[in-house]
Amino acid sequence: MKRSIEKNTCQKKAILDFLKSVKTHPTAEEVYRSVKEKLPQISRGTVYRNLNLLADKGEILEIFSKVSHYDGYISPHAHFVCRECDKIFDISDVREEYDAMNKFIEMKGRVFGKIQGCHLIFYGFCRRCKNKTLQNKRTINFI
Amino acid sequence: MKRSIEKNTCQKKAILDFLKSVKTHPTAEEVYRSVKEKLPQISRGTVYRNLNLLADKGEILEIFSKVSHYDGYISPHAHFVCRECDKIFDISDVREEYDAMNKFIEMKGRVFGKIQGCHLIFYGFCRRCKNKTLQNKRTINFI
DNA sequence: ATCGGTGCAAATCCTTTGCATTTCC
DNA sequence: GGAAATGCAAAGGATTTGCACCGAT
Repeated sequence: MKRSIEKNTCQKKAILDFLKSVKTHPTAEEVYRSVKEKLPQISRGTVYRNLNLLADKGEILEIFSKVSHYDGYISPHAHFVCRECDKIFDISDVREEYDAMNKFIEMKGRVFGKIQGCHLIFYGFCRRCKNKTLQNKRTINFI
Repeated sequence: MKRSIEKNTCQKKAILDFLKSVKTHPTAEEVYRSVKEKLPQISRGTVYRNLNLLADKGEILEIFSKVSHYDGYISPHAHFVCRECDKIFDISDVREEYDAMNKFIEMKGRVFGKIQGCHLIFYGFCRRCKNKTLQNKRTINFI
């Protein structure tokens, strides 16, 4: 039950600042490359360790896909993930849906241990990839 | 635009049958171990290839997490993922929420290329893990 | 002074792939 | 017969980790 005291390092700050400054959803590698421009000595290990730390604390979001993407924007919004190019797009106007989720979470909270939040992810093909591949894979499903 | 003719192999059938027969959400490795009991000669490569194939066709679902889990149950339902032990639980009574999503998808369909479906995943700590770790990580967030 | 954080490189884990062979249509 | 799928083993890629050193409190 011991809790260690967290230190503020310039690496951690740079990573968080970077994620808050972009509207994209970078991978760990992309975070590494960008932050390295400001802090050339930074290592991948440090980036991964800090991304996990920040995600655990909820200061950033981890979006699971083929590779993890990270998001510094943590207000309620949904994502659209292209199954072909793995790009992620924001969907912001889902406030009503999330209000419904909130009620659901209150109802269900005690069934599971602790519900912290939810991810709403739409899958499909972005406009660029649509024509390329849709003929091979057509699926409509919801989980 | 050519489309190859798919063959029915006993490996593919065994993998699909197994996923349809369980109520859990096995990883590729777990699928491999279970199917290997029926088909001792099967290889991991074959399991991975078939899981990707089946997911592309929408006959099973791939649930992204730290490692991918697979689900043979493809009716509308949501998932609860424990951030500590990575276990996945079904949430079935979300029909209303999904009807709302359906309307949303119709509205938004043309903005993106093609929306095929959505995943609704609740994150948190299951009852077993709740007491162990909640004191270190507390986050309420929605995306 | 302490102990958490860092950088580095090696290790690990999950997944994909090349290739020779087998299987299905 | 010929394309597609398999099994194997090696490769690939993402992420984690051990360790010695550094730096924030």
